[in-house]
Amino acid sequence: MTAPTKTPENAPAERTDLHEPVIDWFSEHARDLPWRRPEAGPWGVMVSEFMLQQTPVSRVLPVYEQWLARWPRPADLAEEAPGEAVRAWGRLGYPRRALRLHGAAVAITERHGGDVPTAHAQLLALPGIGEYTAAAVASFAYGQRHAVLDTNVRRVFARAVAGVQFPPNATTAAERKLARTLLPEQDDTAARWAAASMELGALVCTAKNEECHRCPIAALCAWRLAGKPAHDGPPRRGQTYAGTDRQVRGKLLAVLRDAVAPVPQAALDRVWDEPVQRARALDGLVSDGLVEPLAGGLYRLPAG
DNA sequence: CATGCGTGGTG
DNA sequence: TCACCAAGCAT
Repeated sequence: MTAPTKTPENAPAERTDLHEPVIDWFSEHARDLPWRRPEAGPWGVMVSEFMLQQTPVSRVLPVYEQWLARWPRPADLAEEAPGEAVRAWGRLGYPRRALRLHGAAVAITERHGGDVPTAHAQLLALPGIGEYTAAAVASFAYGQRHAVLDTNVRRVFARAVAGVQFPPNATTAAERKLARTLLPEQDDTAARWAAASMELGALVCTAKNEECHRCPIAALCAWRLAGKPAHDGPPRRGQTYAGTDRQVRGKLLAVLRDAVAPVPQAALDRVWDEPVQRARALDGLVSDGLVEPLAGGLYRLPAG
C-alpha cells in the first residue's frame, strides 16, 4: 500500500471522495442521448461534439439524427460538397463548424483510412477540434483517460473545489492542473468521471438556478459550504448580437441554405438595408468559405 | 489573450 | 421585454 504522492498544492484526500457519488449519480440520472449509445461509435461521438459546441442538446438532437443517417461514416461526408454540410447544419448556428466538420471528415478519410483517430494529438490536428473536443472524443469514444474541461466541468470544479460561483473567463493553468489531479487512475473510471461531472454541470450544477438539493456532492461543495457567495470580479463577457455582423451573416446564409439554385445579389440585398455592413458580412462569409461567389453576381453555398 | 462567430429558449 | 445562456474554436 503506497499512499498517493502529495504536493502542497495537490489534492486533499477528500477530493477523491467526489468520484463515487458523482459516478453513481450519473448511473442513475444520465440522459439517454443517441451519441452515448454504443451504436453511435466514434464518428457519432465526434459529430455530436461538433454540434454541441455552444449549442443546447435539444436543438442538436434532430440534426444529429439526420446527419448520421445521411453520412454514417466520415468518408460519406468527405465525398459531399462542403456546402451540403452547411445546408444540413440548418439553424444550429456557428456554421463554420459545419465546414470544419466536413474538413475533418476529409482529413480522416485521407490521413486515417476513414477511421476517427484514437490519439489525442491526431484528433487535435483536425479542423474544428481543440483541446476540449480532442479530450472528449478520446474519452467518450475510446475510453481514454483525459481531463475533459468544458464549461460544465469547469463550473462544477469552481464550486465544489474552489468554492466560487463561476470559473474564470478563460481556462487557466490552475484549472487544468486541478482537472488532472482529480482524474481517476483507471482509464474507464476516468472516462466515466468525465461524462458524469459534465452531466452534473448540465443538469444540476447549472449556471443559473442550480439545484443543490439534487446534488450528490452538496455535502462536500466548498461553494455551498461557504454560503454560496456571489461572483466577484468583472462581469463575464456578454454576447452581443442584435445589429451585429453576425446577425447579418445569419440572414444571408439562411437565404442560401434555402435556395436550390445560385442566388442573385439582389435577393441577398433584401435581408439587410445597410449596404456597407451587408457587403462586409457577405465578404466575410466568402472569405470564410461559407459562400461561393459565381460570375454574374450570383452566390451559392460552396461546391468544392 | 480578447474577439468574432448563430440561433432560439427562457425568467 | 431583453439580457443571459447553451458540451468551443481559431486567430
